[in-house]
Amino acid sequence: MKKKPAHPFADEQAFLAAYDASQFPHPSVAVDVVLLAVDQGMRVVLIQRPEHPDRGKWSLPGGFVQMDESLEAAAARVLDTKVGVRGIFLEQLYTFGDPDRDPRTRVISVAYYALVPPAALQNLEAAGAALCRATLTVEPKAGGKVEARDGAGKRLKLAFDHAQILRLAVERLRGKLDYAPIGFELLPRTFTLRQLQTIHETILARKLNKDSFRRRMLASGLLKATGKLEENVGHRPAELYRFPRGRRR
Amino acid sequence: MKKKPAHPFADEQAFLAAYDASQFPHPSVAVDVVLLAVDQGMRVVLIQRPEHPDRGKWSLPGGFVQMDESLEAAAARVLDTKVGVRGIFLEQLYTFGDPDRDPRTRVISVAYYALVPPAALQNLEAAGAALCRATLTVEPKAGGKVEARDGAGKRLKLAFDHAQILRLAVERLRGKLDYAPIGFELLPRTFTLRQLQTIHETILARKLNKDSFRRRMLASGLLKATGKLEENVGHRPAELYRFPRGRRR
DNA sequence: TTAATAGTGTCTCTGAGACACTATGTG
DNA sequence: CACATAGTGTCTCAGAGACACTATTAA
Repeated sequence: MKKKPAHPFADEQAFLAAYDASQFPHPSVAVDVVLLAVDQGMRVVLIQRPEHPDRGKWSLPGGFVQMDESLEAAAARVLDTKVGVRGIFLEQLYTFGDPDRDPRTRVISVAYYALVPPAALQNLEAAGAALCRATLTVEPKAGGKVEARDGAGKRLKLAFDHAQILRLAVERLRGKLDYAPIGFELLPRTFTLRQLQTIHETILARKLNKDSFRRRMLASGLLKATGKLEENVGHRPAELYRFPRGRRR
Repeated sequence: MKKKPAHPFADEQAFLAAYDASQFPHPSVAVDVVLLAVDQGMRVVLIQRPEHPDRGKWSLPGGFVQMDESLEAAAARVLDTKVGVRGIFLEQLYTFGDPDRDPRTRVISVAYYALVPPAALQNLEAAGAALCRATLTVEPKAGGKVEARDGAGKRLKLAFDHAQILRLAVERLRGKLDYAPIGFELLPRTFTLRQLQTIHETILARKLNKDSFRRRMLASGLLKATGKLEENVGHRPAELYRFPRGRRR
């Protein structure tokens, strides 16, 4: 433990001088958004980089933060203009700021993650070749391998530190699943308990106990039974539930 | 749900042009550090602002991120130069970026929180009048009231959005306590189970069950008994434990 | 000896997993 | 009808709270 310096505010002048925004070089500040959906597997939206560096590799939708918009507004704008989705669940993930994470200049990136029901990404691949709804696999243990594959199963190379961002997004989601009503953001307005359980199992990359899952969800008080049943399923239909709190959609 | 725009990369040119770091105005990027210790209560280090705006109010130790240092390095540098502590537990908290959180210019602040044993802040008040080891109270429920008081119990006014940062730091700490070995960062090298429990109770602002706490901690496998006992305590002395994993101090 | 806290043993309660059984759609 | 999954009832097991009891130090 270092002793306290004799003059703790020796650098106060330098500190205050720096408030003149034009006087010192400033880093660029960007947002990158991990846009996730879950159907058969975990899906993430990626964009193929058209230019160097990392040309041809795949990156998260991102953009620079404008001077008059909040970080969350920047992330929402990126989702709207680059992917065409809006009004969805969006939450800050982590801020990445290694000095050389981008080879061109200092770029500090505030990463967000966003959740959508699978239907929201339906016509993505039809619309732009450079947009891709990739399948994401992250090993269950922390720090595990991250892989993104296209529809044909071909592994996609990720630009910059975006593999790290993807891993952190999945780990955060896994952690939140236990105590936050996250699964609902990934489902249509009404859904069965089986659908909800499949979402949880896909995110956690492991099977869950059916009885326990049902009890826990019903006891949470977050689900409201609609009285309606699913149809055309080839077996006894399950009851449809909905999430009564205000959805953003 | 908005339809995907016909030309999703209409703004790609603007996006790429912005990579010229000097071409557009950039925000300032700062770090602010919530430096916490726990003894009788929860303590936080604050600095009285010598200049407008918010002159006389109390703020977190902070500073601007230099172009060649990582965010965590900036936070560690601030702790070293402004408070005189180094080599302690430090973790990113959240990034605050409202356009008008600082009235002078656009400042995006990456907040960190740091944990120290109380002894590390011992000669703080003697050293500088503008440095203060304040007592922090945050209501147990999320979004509750945040208060910082000086040694005399006088309430301190907090600058900018620093009350919000303090609240988030305490809430994060409360959340992590359940599953991360956080308490050890706040204790000396050897400690009793009673001391550890008091730390947890202070952070959570509620009493914990003694038996259950002992069982849980011993079962976690994170504590190693030293075989030594505390001394001069006026009652049966408790065994001293240590945390065998590598400490940063 | 007394005060005060450390530490142990055991009972109960609650929630998760396991499993058996019944219910009810489609083909 | 068979098949497949929905949904219920109940047993067991593990962890948390509660509480009684013993242990050990300083004053």
